[in-house]
Amino acid sequence: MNTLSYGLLSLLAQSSFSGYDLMLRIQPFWPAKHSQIYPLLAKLEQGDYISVELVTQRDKPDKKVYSLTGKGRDALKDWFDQPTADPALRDEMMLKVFCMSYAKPASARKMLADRLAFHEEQRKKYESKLVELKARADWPAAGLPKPSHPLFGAYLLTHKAIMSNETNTEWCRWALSLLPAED
Amino acid sequence: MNTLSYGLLSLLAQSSFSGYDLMLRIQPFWPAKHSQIYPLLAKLEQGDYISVELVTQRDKPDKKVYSLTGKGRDALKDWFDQPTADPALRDEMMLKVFCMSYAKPASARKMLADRLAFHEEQRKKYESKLVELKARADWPAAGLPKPSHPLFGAYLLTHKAIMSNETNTEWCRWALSLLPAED
DNA sequence: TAATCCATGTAACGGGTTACATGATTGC
DNA sequence: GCAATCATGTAACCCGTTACATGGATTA
Repeated sequence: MNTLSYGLLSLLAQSSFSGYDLMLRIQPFWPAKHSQIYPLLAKLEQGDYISVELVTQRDKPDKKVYSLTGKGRDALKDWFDQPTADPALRDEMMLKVFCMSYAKPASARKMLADRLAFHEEQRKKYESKLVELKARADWPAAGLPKPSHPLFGAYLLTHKAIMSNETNTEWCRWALSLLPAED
Repeated sequence: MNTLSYGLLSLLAQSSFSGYDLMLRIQPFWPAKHSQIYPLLAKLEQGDYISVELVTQRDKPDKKVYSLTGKGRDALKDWFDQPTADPALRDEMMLKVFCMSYAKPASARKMLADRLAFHEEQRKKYESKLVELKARADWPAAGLPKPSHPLFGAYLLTHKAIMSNETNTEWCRWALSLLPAED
């Protein structure tokens, strides 16, 4: 049982999902390819943490829909009380910034501009996700969600993503402003 | 030549370092253990990207001090113009937050409080790093560093770290404020 | 008609962590 | 006396990415 396994169980605590769906939904929290997820789901099913149901579809390929079992729910609860690993950020750009004084100014500008665009796009993505979330949940528009609401965690995380992307956008703009002007 | 290799070359573009030193200094940008770094340095030396010098010490074990070669500097410049990979964040806490509504309130509070302490500590660490940087460099206290200064990149990155830790601290406080009060 | 989405899987490889191994010095 | 720091290395293992493999439906 590694972190990704618990991540999949976490998603299945919300509702049942296909492997493909789980793969898409776990990306913001724990990037993983389908080739890693499908075998893991098979193992979790063998270990009785999740159960499968084959769903045939007309216009789309058939799919396997996974659901959390009692044993899976117990494992999740135990995991929650275990110490949590520190976050690990790996960003090639930070390494490039470190030796930026040796790079061509045009390269540095492009790199930072690309990253700025990335974070602005991400911010927009998570802001529409927040609107979507508010529509799905039934907490008052002006009021705050309650910690017992199943979508409470998603609400917190979406805000976290928006805040992080805003800060990173701000940093990119500031860094760009320190570079020499074009031509 | 993977990303970690270029990261090591980036650090060596600043000044020469021992393997142990490089291991410590690369942590904020690209977490890696000594067991990954020592063999990589041997490969980089074989490939003529870096050169070694054995330095004997009295009160400490002997060390190998690595320096960037001309070939290494060229490789760094080529790398800078290659497209930069998107940042990858893996954070077990985010997975736990996702299914937080199913956890004991005390567990959730502890997890967020621990993370809050982590980010506050990190912020302090990088703030003293910034003071240290300003002392080492010779840019005016009130003025801004120039992009051509060798420590320009480190200055940008230290600010980035401070900004990120501040935002994360703020998020932890906000999340904690939404949880039910402790009796 | 080419690309993208949905949907699942395996195999090979490279990246990263844990454990094994050694050993002197310094501070509590 | 015990833990931490400095300093280097190897071996085994697990995690994660890339590539191989298939195939229908939709969309540009």
